[in-house]
Amino acid sequence: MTTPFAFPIAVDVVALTVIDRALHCLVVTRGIDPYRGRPALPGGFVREGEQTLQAAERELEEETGITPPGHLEQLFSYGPLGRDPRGPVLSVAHLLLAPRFSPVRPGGDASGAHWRPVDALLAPDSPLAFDHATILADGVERARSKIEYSPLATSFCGPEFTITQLRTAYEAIWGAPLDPRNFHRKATKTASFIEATGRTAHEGAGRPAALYRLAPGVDETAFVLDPPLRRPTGPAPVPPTNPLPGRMRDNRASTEGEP
Amino acid sequence: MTTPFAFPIAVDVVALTVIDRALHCLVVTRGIDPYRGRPALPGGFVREGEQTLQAAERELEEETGITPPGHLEQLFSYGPLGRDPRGPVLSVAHLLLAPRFSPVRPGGDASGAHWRPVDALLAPDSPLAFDHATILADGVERARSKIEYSPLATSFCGPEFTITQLRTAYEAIWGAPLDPRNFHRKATKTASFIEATGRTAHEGAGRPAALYRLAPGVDETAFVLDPPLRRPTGPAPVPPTNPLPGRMRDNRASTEGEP
DNA sequence: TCAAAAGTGTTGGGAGTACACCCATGT
DNA sequence: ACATGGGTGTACTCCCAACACTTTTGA
Repeated sequence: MTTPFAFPIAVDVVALTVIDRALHCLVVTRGIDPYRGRPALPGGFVREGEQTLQAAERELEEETGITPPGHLEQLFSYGPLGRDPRGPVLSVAHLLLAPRFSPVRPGGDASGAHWRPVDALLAPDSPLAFDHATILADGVERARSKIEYSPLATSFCGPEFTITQLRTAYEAIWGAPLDPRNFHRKATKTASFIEATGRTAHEGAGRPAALYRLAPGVDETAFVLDPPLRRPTGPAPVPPTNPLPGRMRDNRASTEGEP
Repeated sequence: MTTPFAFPIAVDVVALTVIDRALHCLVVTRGIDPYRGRPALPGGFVREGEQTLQAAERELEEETGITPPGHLEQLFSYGPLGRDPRGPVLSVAHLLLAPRFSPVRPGGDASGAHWRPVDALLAPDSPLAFDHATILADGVERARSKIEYSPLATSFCGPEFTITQLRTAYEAIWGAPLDPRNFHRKATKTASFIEATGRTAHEGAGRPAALYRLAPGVDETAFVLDPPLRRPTGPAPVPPTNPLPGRMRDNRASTEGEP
């Protein structure tokens, strides 16, 4: 073969945040066909001269007005077959974890941009366009796993946060309550995780909480939590971060099946 | 934008196995430019009508004569910029862990196909073409992490294996010795991992070892090892499986940097 | 009988869970 | 005062690293 077949490459962004103790995902309302009017992950096609990560940042800004305030990383690639009615499209999905960044304004091909509870978007009758429910599920699973070993959950908080705020992020992502006392000890005692700023926060009643920040010189995605903070959920831990363990789905780009 | 820019999509395969207690990677000698004569990961371009996983399987067969006997999964995507002198190419890398499958014969665009020790391929002056040293490093790191939680290391062994063979696989991948007694207990006592076949293997001197197989109904990639088998290496565990934590490198498709 | 490899028992320390309890603040 | 949330102390359990020890084979 001399000239290889060329494919459009799409990028999609799973942007997660915590609102009211529940995990929310940023979705746009599609302004163009296919799936016009349906909710979808923000995203679009990679242009000439772009890396996929740059394209993800650009599409996020165009469609939602957000300049990534948190941590953006590649998630997984899907396709190119069977995921877009227009033809083969490879999608490189990305994951963004960030504090609730307020003014979301739609633009580009999007006629709306909103934070929606992840639970609703992952329901069996998910309204999401394309294979975006699959991508979202993979993104949530990756987030669940990554915060076990990395300080990435601090991305959900502002630059300074209380232990309770951090714990709330963990609880929202894992969907399980944690013991506040043990979490406090674990978070404050683990090296290379967080450090006290000396300041305190007064929120409502109760003793004011000490404020912390991410420990200096620590990459949010570095795997520094040793031993890790493991999620409580029973003896059979859900599959972890990586490219989807068991329960594979339809048109993901790779990994399983196809004899 | 109406018609999106289209890119060639490549697939590359990091095929790992254990030979003489050391981790080896399958590399081909490139028979065409660019990088003609240089070692490279087996791979090629995705054709119309293929999923990336299928393309990875096909290229592996064409260039090395191997039909994936182990477990093939998607690793990470790189590019499309700055990784091929011919122009932008997105590469979807895959990871294959398998027992040493013997007859490797070169074909397609490859003029040679050989197992090479991973250590040499990852040396600072790595001979690998393109960004394949980066991809290999990511693949090795993914393998190191995945065998902590999944029975995937059994992929390195045949259908039946002794505990010592399994331990040798772990030691080769992690690059660290393990206590045979403790490993034996851990491997045999962990539920949903391996089961005895009742047969024994007589290799050289010493008491014959019981033969085991992967527990029935267990997906090799399912994350069933709870608690996980954690690698010995000191208190600061190397980054894990996922898309590269900290130390990002040049032209990977995504995740970090690029303001 | 000895060497080599397989496999079991035992023990001390470290980490996690559960929960009692004290601290500091708003009302 | 009292409710509310922040933070510490402690007992119990489980896992694991370390290593002594037994079992089963080949030479």
